[in-house]
Amino acid sequence: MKIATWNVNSLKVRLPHVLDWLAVEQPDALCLQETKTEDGGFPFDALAAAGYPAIHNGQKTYNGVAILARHSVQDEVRDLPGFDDPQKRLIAATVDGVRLVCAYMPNGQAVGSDKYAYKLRWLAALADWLRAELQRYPRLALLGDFNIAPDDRDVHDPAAWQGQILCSEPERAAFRKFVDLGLADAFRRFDQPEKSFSWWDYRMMGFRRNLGLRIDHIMLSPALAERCQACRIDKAPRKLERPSDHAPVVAEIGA
DNA sequence: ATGGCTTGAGTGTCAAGA
Repeated sequence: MKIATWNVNSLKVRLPHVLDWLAVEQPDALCLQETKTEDGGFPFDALAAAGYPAIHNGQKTYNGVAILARHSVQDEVRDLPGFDDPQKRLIAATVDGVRLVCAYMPNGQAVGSDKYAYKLRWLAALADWLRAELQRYPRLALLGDFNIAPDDRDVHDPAAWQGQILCSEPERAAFRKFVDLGLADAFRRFDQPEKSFSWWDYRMMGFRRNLGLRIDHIMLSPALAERCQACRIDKAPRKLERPSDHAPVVAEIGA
């Protein structure tokens, strides 16, 4: 089974890239973040015609998450249970017996800001809910834009970013909480090139200079992690005209 | 130097991203 996550930074703009990528990679499921549209603007028909019926939890302008899957999905959940939140940041469903949790975790803007406090509360609520969800679904994958670089090796310039948003210790502690729940960072289960990142700033030629961060992740429960055969970041779509600032992350899991 | 691009909303120019 091949699963993937991609922050597309507006699905209206990026639909051609997504359709091309699905045709090449043919994942069993693709989790999207930042669709930036309500259901009325979501390309359900184009995706279904490409072989990927979708479920979507969207809103106007900001946020918005979707799961595209080749086969039917069951037991859909929208929004983070137990956390009152108008922002559309979570959708979950079961695909081929695997529980997929697709999350667009808050950015946090700046350490100490109101948005940072919201981010930490959101992450804590996600961990609380995941504890129960893992009991129900031992085969579980948490995929998405975490907006956390878990380690200094996930940062192009660790000294400049030290203690900054996406890298602060409370954010990294929240990531370790997921690890403590039994979720493994699929990417780090394999040898990887140094300076592997999943996001590059649009400004300052960030991509060409590889000034990036690894903030998009696939985390796997023990039952899936032991069957995981590969995990990689696909930089190809970031090289296209009008790219998303994020690259897809892909994991392959054996039967 | 707290900027630099990109998007959506909306037709001014700003909020937000990371």
